[in-house]
Amino acid sequence: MPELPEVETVVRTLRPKITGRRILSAEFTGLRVLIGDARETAEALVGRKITGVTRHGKFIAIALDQGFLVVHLGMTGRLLVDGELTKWTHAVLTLDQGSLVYEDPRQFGRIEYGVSLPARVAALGPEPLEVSEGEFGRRLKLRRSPVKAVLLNQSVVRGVGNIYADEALFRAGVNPKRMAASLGAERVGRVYRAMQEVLREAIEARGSSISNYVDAEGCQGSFQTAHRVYQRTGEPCVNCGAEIKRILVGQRGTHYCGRCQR
DNA sequence: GTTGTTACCTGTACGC
DNA sequence: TGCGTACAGGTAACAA
Repeated sequence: MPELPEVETVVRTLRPKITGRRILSAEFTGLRVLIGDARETAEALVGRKITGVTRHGKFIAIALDQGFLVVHLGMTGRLLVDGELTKWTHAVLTLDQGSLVYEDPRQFGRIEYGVSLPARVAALGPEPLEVSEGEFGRRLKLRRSPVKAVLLNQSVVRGVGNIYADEALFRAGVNPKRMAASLGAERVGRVYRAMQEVLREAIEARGSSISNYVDAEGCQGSFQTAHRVYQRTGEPCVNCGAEIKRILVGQRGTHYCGRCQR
């Protein structure tokens, strides 16, 4: 499931391969994934030149000489350069050199073309690797929800998903059920540093390959071997040996150590 | 405005 | 082997 490190890896592998390429044709078959009319979108894309690829939280923005093609990978989306066509291929862009293929079995992903970035991308919170500790703390102070749910809220910070929220809170030693607004400055600082640390390490490892995640070249990440709590229910805590628990916080599976995380 | 709940969707794991 | 069921989760829409 692609979160910030996985999307960053896709963008980094995609950027040198498609920047400068021109779109010769565009075909959309997965009408659930595409926001907008398939024929109109294809007509708008044909002839456009790709000028850059950037990441906004978990959104990928493919900048064109006119407008943007914005892609969200959802749970199982894959954006592949010269990817093979499968039963779950929803979009194919034929470029003047190679192709760009979008496939997504669960169809939770979204593709949208517009002359500017869509409002929901503009409404996202700051990047967790760029926000200051003070600003991060101020944003947490405004929220009367469990800190785990707040980290997942993309309008607070953009890009943190279930894996990295659990891993960051474990490293910070903070219980995921704690109310965000009730955290003191010391705990906020620990969450802030742990969030940045785990995201940086995961980017370095090219993300976590859970489910079917691969980057734009079809390569898997390796950070899943470094997970300390995520999907380790019942296993011993790497710090204290207590059993890792799984609970629901905000309807999301949440993994934590009840002894280390207070 | 904020918070909580639900639907969307299919592959996988599990029990019988 | 085959079937039914539970589960995974990011976002948007909706209700409170």
